[in-house]
Amino acid sequence: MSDFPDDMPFFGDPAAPRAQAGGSVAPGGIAARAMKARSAPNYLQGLNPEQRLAVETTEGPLLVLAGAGTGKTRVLTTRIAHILSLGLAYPSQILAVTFTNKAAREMKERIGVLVGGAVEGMPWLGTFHSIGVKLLRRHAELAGLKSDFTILDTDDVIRLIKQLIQAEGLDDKRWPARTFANMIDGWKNKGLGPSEIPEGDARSFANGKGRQLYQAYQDRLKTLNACDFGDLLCHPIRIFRAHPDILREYNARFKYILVDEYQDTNTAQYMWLRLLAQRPDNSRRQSGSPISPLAGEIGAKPGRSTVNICCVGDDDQSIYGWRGAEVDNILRFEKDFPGAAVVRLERNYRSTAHILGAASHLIAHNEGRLGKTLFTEAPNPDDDRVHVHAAWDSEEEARAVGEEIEQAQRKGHALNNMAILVRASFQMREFEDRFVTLGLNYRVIGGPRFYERLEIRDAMAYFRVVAQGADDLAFERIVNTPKRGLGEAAIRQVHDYARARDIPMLAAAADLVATEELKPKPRSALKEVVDNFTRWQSLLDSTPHTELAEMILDESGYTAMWQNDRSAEAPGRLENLKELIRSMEEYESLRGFLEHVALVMDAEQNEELDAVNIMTLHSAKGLEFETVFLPGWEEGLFPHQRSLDEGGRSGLEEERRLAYVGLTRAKKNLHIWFVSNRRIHGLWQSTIPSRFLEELPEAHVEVAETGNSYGGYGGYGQSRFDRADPFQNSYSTPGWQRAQQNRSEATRSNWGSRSGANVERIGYGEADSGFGAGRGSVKGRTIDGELVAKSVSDTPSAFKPGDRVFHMKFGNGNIAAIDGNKLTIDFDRAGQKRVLDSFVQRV
DNA sequence: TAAGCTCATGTTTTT
DNA sequence: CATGAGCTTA
Repeated sequence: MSDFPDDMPFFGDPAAPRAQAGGSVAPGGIAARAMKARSAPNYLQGLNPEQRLAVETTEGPLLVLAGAGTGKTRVLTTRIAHILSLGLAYPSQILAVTFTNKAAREMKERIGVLVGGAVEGMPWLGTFHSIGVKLLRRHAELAGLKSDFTILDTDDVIRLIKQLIQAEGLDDKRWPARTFANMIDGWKNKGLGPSEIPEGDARSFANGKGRQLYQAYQDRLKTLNACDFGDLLCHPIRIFRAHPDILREYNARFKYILVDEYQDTNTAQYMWLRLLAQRPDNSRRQSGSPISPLAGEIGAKPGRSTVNICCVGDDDQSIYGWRGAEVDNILRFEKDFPGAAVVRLERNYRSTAHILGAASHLIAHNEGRLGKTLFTEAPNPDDDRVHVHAAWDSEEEARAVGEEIEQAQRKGHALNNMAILVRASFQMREFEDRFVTLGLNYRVIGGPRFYERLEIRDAMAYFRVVAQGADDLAFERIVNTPKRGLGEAAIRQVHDYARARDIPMLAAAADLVATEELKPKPRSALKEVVDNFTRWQSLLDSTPHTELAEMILDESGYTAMWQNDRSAEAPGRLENLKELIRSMEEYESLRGFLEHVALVMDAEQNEELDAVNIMTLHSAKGLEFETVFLPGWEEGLFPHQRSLDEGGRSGLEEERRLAYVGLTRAKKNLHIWFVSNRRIHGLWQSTIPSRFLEELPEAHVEVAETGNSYGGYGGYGQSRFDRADPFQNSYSTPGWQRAQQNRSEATRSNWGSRSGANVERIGYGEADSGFGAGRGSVKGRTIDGELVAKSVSDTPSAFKPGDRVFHMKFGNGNIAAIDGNKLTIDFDRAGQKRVLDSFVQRV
């Protein structure tokens, strides 16, 4: 098609990229053997046979099941290099999709190493969303947008929906915008438009107004010349369906399609891929049919022209089901693409045999897997087993992990090679606190983002209005920031005028300031705003964008606003604004920069610094570290209660996959921790070791002896597993048995319903005795010689107001009030606190 | 208009 | 507990 300026030849005869004959290369077939016989180019050297098969099977559909650490990225990048060097396609004829920018960036770099500058000619290598934007900008008018449309982030979306909910006269507290934003997101993940959502869904929000609101939202987006993340996929899908001629152009263009992390694709992404993977012979089957998902949009029948699509993934690492990913997509691949070749990569180059053994045994507890078993070719008898540690509470956990890190550091291990992977981000804090105390460098990955800061968002809002005058959300954000005396009333007037005429607010403001509608003061203030934007917009194409950006921030008074601010954060904010301008230099234009920010929300981390990495298990996917710490393996936290409540069995399986991801991040050393007490929402609760611990195979695990800290599991004997029955590993230490017993008790009493009423709590005695047996607990039950208090909220409290009590953390105090099993106590030193009755005793 | 107060809320997270 | 949102008060 003529509007592709990017067709650049690579190797071989530029005029005629050769397409190999259709049909896949049967493993062991003549073609495959012939390929092997040929002397292998450099880039193929060092691939193992499976990898090489995956690289060289260029024709036809191919599913690569790549276990953790089996060289997935290498296969993907080498495959692209291979296609290019054989001249099977131009760089611009390869569609390569990833989920994250990080993955896209890495792939690009690694292809660059293999093929050099040719990678620059690959405009279709990127995330689903970035490729979606590219498609949509080309065909924006077919979706009712202009090609300079704005991409809204979650925050904008919520504000917009809130306005709509209020406009409907609904109570935005009863019907939170955030909830509806999530619903819309869910629908868009499934590729459903307002008219296609299930009736039940439509009814479940705002007294049956769900569908109407969704439609109103889409209409509003059109007026704003904007779209949300979901639209980046859904609009192209609609365009392809409604305009087969356009789709055919892309079908013809993309000679090779590669998809990374296929197990994470949602339904919309799946439909998108299927459309793009259509080939001439079967494109007839698709028409402008409504979204009746998944129904034979493709299907390369044997004997017809097949599609060269290669999906790489690992069903065992599917951890994004909660945001719409369909593991089923990968499980169904061979049905979707008949005649597909499947290559399994099971040879692991990352972890020790113990780590692999533990991970494999754990994941084997899941049903419905495609089934892979990782193995290593280099088992080493000296390797450490997976260590399981117990701690009294999360504070001790953080302290002990800190000690181990320092110890490793003394042995010469770099902090960069260590990571702490948590289930939930609140766990990070305790580690951060501890590391600050120790003076240990750490880095939080996936924390609060640069572009989400207030001052950055404000500045971006200015830029957005300049770049795209219809962006009302941005306009509203900064029209009175800094304060210009444009209060609610004035803004309301502009808003209503704009809505009534279906024009952008900036245009409405321009109209209004020419009339006598507004009071003199707001009128002149608004006039200045309008004039400013008009001027900045006129400079957009003639002024270097960084210069323009600085001009905007100065002339608007935004910079001055922070300069005059005497608060502690102000200097930091100014610094961030400077950083923002600096980072703009790397982009060609203001628009390019805005797009980058919309799609790549994160700023780069400082990798120079040697620091321990702290992140969630989710963000650890794809990474590897020499030493990995996995704290918080307790029921309710991991597996997370909410996954269990909402996802049932499949929720549990997803949690298990998450555990599997965690285990397989480690190359050499792996330490798992659980604590017996954790503070949740301010209350100390006793916890039970995660069921996943029991699912680890004894042969690869060692329960660490920890006699080092106060109140801990000091009296532990040598760690042992129950040899009698390897499948029902019961650890034979007292603490373990107690844990087991607690667990079965708890299960019987419906553990962890959200009420928190039947959470088991362990009572304890004086501060220095820690877990001392039987000392002064409230209502007790003896297990293994230790006293376990069970307190349930419907049991009347044994205390009365005015009682003098002792609490291990807060010391002595008097009871002020009682609420079920929760006591409000005025502590002598710590002030008033609410604690559970099982944590205090009378003095 | 901005600070101060009460109240509700509480996974994971990309784009 | 700790944060954020919304509301009240000076």
